[in-house]
Amino acid sequence: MSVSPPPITRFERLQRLARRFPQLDTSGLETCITLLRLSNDLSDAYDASLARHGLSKGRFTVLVRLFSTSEAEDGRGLTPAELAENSCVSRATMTGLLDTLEKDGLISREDHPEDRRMYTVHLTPKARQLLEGMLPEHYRRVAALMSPLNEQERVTLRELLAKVSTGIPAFREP
Amino acid sequence: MSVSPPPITRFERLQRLARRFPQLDTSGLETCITLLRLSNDLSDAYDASLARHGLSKGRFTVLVRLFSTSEAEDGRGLTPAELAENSCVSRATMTGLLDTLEKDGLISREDHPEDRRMYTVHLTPKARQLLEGMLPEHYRRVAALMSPLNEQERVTLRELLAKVSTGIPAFREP
DNA sequence: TCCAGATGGTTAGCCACCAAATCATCGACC
DNA sequence: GGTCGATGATTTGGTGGCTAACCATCTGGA
Repeated sequence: MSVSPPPITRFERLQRLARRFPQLDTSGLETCITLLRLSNDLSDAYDASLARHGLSKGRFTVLVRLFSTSEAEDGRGLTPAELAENSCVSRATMTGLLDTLEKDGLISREDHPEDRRMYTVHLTPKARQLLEGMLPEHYRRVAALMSPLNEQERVTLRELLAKVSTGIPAFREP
Repeated sequence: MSVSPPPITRFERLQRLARRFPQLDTSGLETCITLLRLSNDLSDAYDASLARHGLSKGRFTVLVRLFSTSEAEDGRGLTPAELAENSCVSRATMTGLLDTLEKDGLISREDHPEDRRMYTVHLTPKARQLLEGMLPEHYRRVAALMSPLNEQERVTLRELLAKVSTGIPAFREP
């Protein structure tokens, strides 16, 4: 009866790879993987939370952006292109988001006063009611998520993330 | 002729929202949004980089995991469930990934010696050749991505991310 | 020994997102 | 004033991921 060998850890496998590929920067890869995994987990949690209200990240982002703009600039609507830019999705995706939001009675499309290629998007009363009902809870959740970090740590985290983002162009290079 | 009013900044809209919803923790939300945006950008860059070699994040993760395991434990294969766990995807998704990897001649499925419900997954020589060709370049890229952070900053970033991840369960709560 | 529940892989159907091609309109220039 | 490139929205077709329901196999207890 043979005894099974001790399991190889993730760290050991990484060390071996690093020996074989000298270009591998162990701490950099470790950090990158940590970041990608957390992103995934956070993104999933965010989606699950919004799903209770029949929303996705994209739908929610659109509604909140419309809400905050209309609060600040009294009823101003936004164009699909502005919303796509703000939500970091393609314009094609925005068309789809707006279609379903309109079907659900949460937004309306209105003629753009100056340019007939475009239209402006506005929240319906139903959407305002939905947001006013859910945002307190949602913001409470986000506050709970971030509560393990004190003010200084939050600043530091944002700074470090900003540094990583400066590296992205280099990542994309030939 | 009227002069258009100054544009409202993202920060101003956030301030207004915070006045309206006292549950809104401005610095927390700001940090959360920064994190989600960077994740998105990084994820896109990662995908674009892998796409040059006909891979996606999921496909790549599977291949590298098989590679490093077979290096460390001389030819050991992994089961779909182990791979799904390692790659943070559902088992259903893993089935799909393995189907296309097999169709592309990058992995083979072999009978599991002890349990007929399972099989083990192995890299083909073609996959080894692909990885050996692309990994030096890939790891060089990751190193470049992380080069704006020094060693201490990387440690700090990982620690802060770990703290955020402790907040995720609270985020999911009722 | 045999059956019930656990476990592993697959299937079917859904959703969010994207790029590329398409169509309408705008605006600038001859 | 007409034409042509730019711009905005949409359509089409494809990818990657998920859950839920399914079937096969294993395993532990009556």
